[in-house]
Amino acid sequence: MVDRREAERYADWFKALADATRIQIVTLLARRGATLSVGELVAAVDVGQSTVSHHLKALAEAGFVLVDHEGAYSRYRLNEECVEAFPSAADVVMGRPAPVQAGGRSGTGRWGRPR
Amino acid sequence: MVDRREAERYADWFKALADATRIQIVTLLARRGATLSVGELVAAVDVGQSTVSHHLKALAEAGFVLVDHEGAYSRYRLNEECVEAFPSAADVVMGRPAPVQAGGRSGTGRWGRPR
DNA sequence: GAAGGTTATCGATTATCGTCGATTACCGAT
DNA sequence: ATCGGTAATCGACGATAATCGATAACCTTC
Repeated sequence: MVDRREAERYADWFKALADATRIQIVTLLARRGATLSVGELVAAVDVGQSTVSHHLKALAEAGFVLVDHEGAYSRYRLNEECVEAFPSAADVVMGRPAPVQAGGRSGTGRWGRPR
Repeated sequence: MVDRREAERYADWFKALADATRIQIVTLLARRGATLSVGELVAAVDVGQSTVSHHLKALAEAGFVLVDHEGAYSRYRLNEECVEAFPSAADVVMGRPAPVQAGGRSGTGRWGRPR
């Protein structure tokens, strides 16, 4: 029980959000239903462009955000699967049985695993 | 919106769980309703005693665990407030309105703030 | 193809963190 | 007071990560 592999997987997800700038990026993407370009995010978070790009890469690898390349622009959006699955993962860590209720939290607490 | 202070607060909580050993400790404490001594945790997680003690301190500072000193032993337990509030915090970051339903997720998504 | 704008990558710096071993502090019993 | 067990602290080391500036890659338009 409390398998090390599973613990590492959860830790990776929390690690992806263990930074204030990344929290800002994710909540920005979440509260607008829409996509945001890198430039728009840079304008919102008070760190440099390369840093934002770096964080977006990390969030994408963790599976939290998805990217659409539109011409010269890269438009990022929240991975909607995480909206359901990530709080469910928090439930599991807190000892709550993984919810399986439709209309509530779904499934296994996982989403497409990091590429 | 997406205030930096709030983002840092959430980031601190996720940071406290951004490590596989700490995930193991928290889930162990969660799945047993009971308290566990440091020694019992050391036996369960494959790192040294000083490391477990270090992690417990971090988790306590973040508010995830509480400690009772019983004689020579220190018995740790999960802060039950987090069981409700932490997944709620995950909801907020994912853009969901903080749930306020009884029987569901409660309140502000906060618990006693880290000392 | 040259220019300008957008994003990704690179290299370096700095800070933080996980882990260990050793030591210290604390408690209970002898 | 001493001893054995338990937990916390200390000091160090290595690894990771956040950030920056500069550069490169890519696209669009002229």
